[in-house]
Amino acid sequence: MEHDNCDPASRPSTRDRLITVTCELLEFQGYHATGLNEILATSESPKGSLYHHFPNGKEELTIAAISKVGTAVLERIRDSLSPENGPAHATVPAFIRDISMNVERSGYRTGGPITTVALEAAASSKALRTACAEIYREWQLAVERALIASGSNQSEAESVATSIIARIEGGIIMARCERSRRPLDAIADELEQDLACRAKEKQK
Amino acid sequence: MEHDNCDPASRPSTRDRLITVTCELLEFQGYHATGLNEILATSESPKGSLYHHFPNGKEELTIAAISKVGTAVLERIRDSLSPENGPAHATVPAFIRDISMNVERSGYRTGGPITTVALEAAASSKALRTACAEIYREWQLAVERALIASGSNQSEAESVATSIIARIEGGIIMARCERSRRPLDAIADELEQDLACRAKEKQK
DNA sequence: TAGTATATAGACTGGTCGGTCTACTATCAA
DNA sequence: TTGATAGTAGACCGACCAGTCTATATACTA
Repeated sequence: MEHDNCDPASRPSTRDRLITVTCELLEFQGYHATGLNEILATSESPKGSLYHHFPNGKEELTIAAISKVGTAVLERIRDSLSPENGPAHATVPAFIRDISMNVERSGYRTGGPITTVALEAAASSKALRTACAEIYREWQLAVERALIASGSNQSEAESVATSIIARIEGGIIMARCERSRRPLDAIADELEQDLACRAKEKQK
Repeated sequence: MEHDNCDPASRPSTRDRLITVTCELLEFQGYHATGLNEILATSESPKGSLYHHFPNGKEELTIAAISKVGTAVLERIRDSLSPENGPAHATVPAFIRDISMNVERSGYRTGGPITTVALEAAASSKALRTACAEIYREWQLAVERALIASGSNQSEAESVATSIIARIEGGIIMARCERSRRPLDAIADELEQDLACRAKEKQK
């Protein structure tokens, strides 16, 4: 029952390779377009190992993969929006511009690591759907905390945080379609004004 | 070369049935999860007719389908945000609450008719990707016009309109995952304050 | 009526899908 | 050395995939 990395000097364990490769392929192409054989070939693992580590097959492997990227993104959110980096009305737009840069750098092939899965699987798999919902919730709560630390009240922070996550998800979709940073950069600009306006309002 | 509806008293033409059914299935399950055989069975059309009307197969049929729903949504946007219904800072939140209601009413199975396709196909099909980008652009322009009619300047209208479309797309994804109106309603609330704040700012 | 384009009909193909199955190897404890 | 468990290996399965093909029916025109 050893699920962590193996000897750090050698290649990662089969289990870790499977998860890592699945993360990447899901982000590029989504759930149904990513075949188990492709995952197997890319990670150089035999099919027997996959069903040894993930007895419930594709669904279980996918949940492991999106949980991993979900947590990684959560940590990026916490780091970027940490109060020591400044007030939320500065850190949030900067965070979105950073995402914009990364999406561009990937040739508009990545971004929104769980979005495609969320939409594709929402219909067919309850387990996948709730896994995605939980990740979105964690992200939202992290943003919420940053807003509260910058002076928002609970109720405002909740709706604004939800709206920020939604803006990012939607902006990534538009940017990938358009193959342009424009949508994400426009959202960063708009959000900067929005948050500034709210902060100013509060001073009165 | 007759592409419109046939005799209104009888059932729609094969071509129209194919497009309509494809729209629905794509919205429920996405591109790769929707098989041609399923489309054929649901619309009660033989395969020969599909390749007669859409020689390029699934891709061409999908483009026809998303163009249709894209245009239908565009008209809904124009109607809802028409200046005679009031200022944008009232009509836009109302529009989002209306979407929220429809998503709930569908059992959280529909909403964001082109989002899934946009993400799934962005990687593999340039034609589909640009078709989605064009639809997003049309939606954005319609919102932009409504904002300008309510007193925004061009530059602000563009970024705010982009951000509104993104919020809606992202909010629908979150609502479908969570099976709750909460995300979309929170976005409507947040947007209401955001637009009100901007309007107040402008008075000064 | 004959001829032509349009449209319907579905059998069929090669390929891929997710998943099962058996066999083999490595590790470690008794 | 033996036995049990964890892990690797890949052949194999039925189901389904998008797309091709030939045959036929229908509608309109010459």
